[in-house]
Amino acid sequence: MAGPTARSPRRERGSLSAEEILDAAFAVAGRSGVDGMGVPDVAKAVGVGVTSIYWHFRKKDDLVRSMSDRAVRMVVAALPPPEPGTPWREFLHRHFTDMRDVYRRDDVLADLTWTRIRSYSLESTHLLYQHYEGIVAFLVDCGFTPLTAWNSFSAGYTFTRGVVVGERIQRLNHSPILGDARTKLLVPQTMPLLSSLLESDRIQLAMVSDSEFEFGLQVILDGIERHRTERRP
Amino acid sequence: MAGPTARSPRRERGSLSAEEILDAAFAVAGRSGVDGMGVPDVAKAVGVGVTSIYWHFRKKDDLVRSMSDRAVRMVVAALPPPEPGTPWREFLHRHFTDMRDVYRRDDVLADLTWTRIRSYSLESTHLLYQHYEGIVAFLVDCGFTPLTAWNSFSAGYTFTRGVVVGERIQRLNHSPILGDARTKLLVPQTMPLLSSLLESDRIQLAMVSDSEFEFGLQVILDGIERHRTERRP
DNA sequence: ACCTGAACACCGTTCAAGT
DNA sequence: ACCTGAACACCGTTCAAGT
Repeated sequence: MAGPTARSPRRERGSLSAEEILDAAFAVAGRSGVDGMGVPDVAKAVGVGVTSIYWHFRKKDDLVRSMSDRAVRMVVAALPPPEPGTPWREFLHRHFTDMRDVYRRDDVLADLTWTRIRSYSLESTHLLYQHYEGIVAFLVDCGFTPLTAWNSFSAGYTFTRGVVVGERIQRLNHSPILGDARTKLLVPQTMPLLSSLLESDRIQLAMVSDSEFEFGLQVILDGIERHRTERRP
Repeated sequence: MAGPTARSPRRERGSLSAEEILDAAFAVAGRSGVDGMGVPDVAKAVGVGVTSIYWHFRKKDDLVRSMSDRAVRMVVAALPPPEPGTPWREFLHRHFTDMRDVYRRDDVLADLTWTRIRSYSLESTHLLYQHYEGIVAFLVDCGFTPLTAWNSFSAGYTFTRGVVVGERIQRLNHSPILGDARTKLLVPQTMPLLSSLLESDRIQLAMVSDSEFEFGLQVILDGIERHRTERRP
């Protein structure tokens, strides 16, 4: 009666699937971060003994790799492929804005694909590059050379990654840069320009705000446009 | 005689400094990565008992934070401030190229400031923003408005961070994308554009090569130039 | 004031069973 | 074939001393 709280009895064989474990792992990572996620936490979340996890995933590393696989699939699924006829500039702007939003909405995705050190399967890699191929093909249809198409996409992609990773790190840090204490980070006497920009709320010191992202993206799109027009008669 | 190898006897008091521990920590992190660095490893590298570390740093977190502080100082010291009279475009190009090189030369710096989850002290933050202030002031001298100066710098900075972090993650992953096996990552039948670009060695799938960095940087500088000229008569 | 070994809680992983 | 508790090595951290 007053014994330990009722442990769910032995699970029937076949009742525990890799997918169920992955679901729980994502839930745990959402709470504790991918770094903070322990195998015992996941086991508890599934309601199963720790060792049961190890039958489905031989190492924690395998589990994280599978999570990364799912993360790649989620990201690709969330980003619509280009519709023929869309102006290239409109598409790219939309694409990178969407990409940033997808990662911002779910930190686990960013951790798994951009700030953690596990890779994903060949299958996911194919999925990802198939997606890129579609975008490059779209840009070629718009008149880009294949090389310029790739490089242009790459520039926007890398910039967006920089913004997402920057913001993610700041948040993991509980960095004051993102909070109200950020005026304390400057020394007004020796940093008059930054201080006045910050006071008038026109910049954000972490360089990852909406306005800084938008400026960078526009500058990149402008640069791409210029690169294109100067190469064609 | 056949006993355990001679343990260095007790260290004299005052013989172990925080700096010495930091030196060892950087050495260990250089070998095992910041993630792989354990307090026992550091202690062994200094030739001291594990607990001795804890007198100088109350938690491993404090140690890593101090490492981050030093990393920020190293990065700032490695990047020369702008010389008045230099064309802005030349300076920014040089600055971001240098910045990428500094991080590429020492993975620990990138781990500590850009991919790990520890922040640094207020003092280091001041050092860093003092450096930014100098660059913004230089750009204002070149005719930028303060806001455009900040946003332009921010765009290049974020892009460069994206490249550095991208390359670092790939390397930590031992990703095949960086190696010779990278042709296997594509399916030629369904990815004709990427396949042919890759075969002619004109792109690198990870988007972090010299040529992709250079293209992105030029595109950003072009965009900045256009933004400036269109706003001025 | 500074350095140290013994000890503890916790995590990743393995083993030798259970059904 | 799948699930499980006991056990092990290892790491971060604390404690109660030593000099």
